Amino acid sequence: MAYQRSEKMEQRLAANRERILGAARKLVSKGGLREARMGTVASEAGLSTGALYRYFPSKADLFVDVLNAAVDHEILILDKIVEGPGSARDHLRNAVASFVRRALRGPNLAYAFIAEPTEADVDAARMLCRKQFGEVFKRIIRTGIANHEFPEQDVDASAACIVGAFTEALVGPIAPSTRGTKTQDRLIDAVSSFCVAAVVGAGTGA
Amino acid sequence: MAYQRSEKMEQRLAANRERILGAARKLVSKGGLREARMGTVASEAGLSTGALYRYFPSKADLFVDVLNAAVDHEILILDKIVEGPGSARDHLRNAVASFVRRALRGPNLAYAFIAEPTEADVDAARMLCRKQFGEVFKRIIRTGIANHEFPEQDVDASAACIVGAFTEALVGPIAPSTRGTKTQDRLIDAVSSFCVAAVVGAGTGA
DNA sequence: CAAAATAGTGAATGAGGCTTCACTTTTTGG
DNA sequence: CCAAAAAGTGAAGCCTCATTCACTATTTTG
Repeated sequence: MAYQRSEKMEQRLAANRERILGAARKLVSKGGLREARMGTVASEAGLSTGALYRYFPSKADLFVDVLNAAVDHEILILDKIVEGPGSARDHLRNAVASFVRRALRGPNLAYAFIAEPTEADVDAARMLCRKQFGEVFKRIIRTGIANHEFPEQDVDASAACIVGAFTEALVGPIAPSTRGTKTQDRLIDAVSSFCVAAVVGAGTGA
Repeated sequence: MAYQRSEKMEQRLAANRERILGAARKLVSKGGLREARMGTVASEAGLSTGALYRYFPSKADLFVDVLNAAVDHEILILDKIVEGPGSARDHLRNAVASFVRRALRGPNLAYAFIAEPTEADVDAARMLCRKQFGEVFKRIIRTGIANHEFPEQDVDASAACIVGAFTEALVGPIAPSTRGTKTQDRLIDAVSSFCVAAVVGAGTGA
């Protein structure tokens, strides 16, 4: 007669699967994909490397699952906010705040996936460069605040947001595909308007 | 007598160095660090792999140089804008617009460095996730526009900017280090205010 | 309990790619 | 033109993992 898994066995396997996913999540949220070795995942989960391949066909598959699970969870929360009561402005504020709060709190990894580390040296250089860009914007904002052109605001945060905003608008998957100078001009305008409005209106809170 | 490089030789070496940097820049701006093989750089530059190591001690060094050169150039332009005439608002708008325009135009790589590709499958999943986040915000913005809470704006661009803004604020090097719940609360507030102000005030242009 | 099937092990395999090095070619100085 | 120095070559070395696989351990079935 064919082999049939007992209830207990079924559960143990499911538990193993969860432990693997958990270990993978933990590792990737620390050091990114590169540093999340299959061997490390395995031992963290209390299994051998070989065993992982009974649960996931490849490293890529494993980590895609990890990512999807994390993001599904996040999206669920955001959807709930959007469907709740309040104005669109409230929704927007709450959605952003909720995501940021959650990310700050734990080893939530949605964000670790976004900033993939590379080699240490190069990464350091990259950081420095982004910092340099940030400095330029901090300087602009500080001047504007001194002028009373802009309201008081967290200069570091605003500068970071600006750098992030135009970066993502350029390379992110949401970015409208930019063919033709017309589309490009429109994008340039949209992004710079976004940033200006944000800085000019920052503090227009609640 | 000691060997001494002739003028001509000196120039040829300098030219080689430039060709190497150029090749590296070109390759990295296409596929990121991962896909920029030393071998490919070499043949693109018309040299052998071994020769590269006479000019740069390692791959990391080479690409750090590439990155720094590109960014220095960019920063120079931004500084010029900041020092030029106009209000802080003008400076901000022009700085962002200038960067975006430049990035859209050419194989400028400052941005290729920021979004490091990994394995294809994982990358695809990551894209999808960011898209999902974008969708949530697009929906909010669309509703707000329909309500006349928000002005008309490029919904894709705004959503991309929002996702980029909070991502960078969380993980970027400009992000204020977040210890203590007080700092965290402040960051949450700053980032969400930034996004709200941007969307509420978008179109407040020129 | 014995046989069959599945689960788990971890060392060996293999691929990808940076770096090295023994050697060739070119440049320099006399 | 010759010898010394430098520059250039590219195949081999080496290291880092993901993946596999021959084997052991556990579970299921009769």
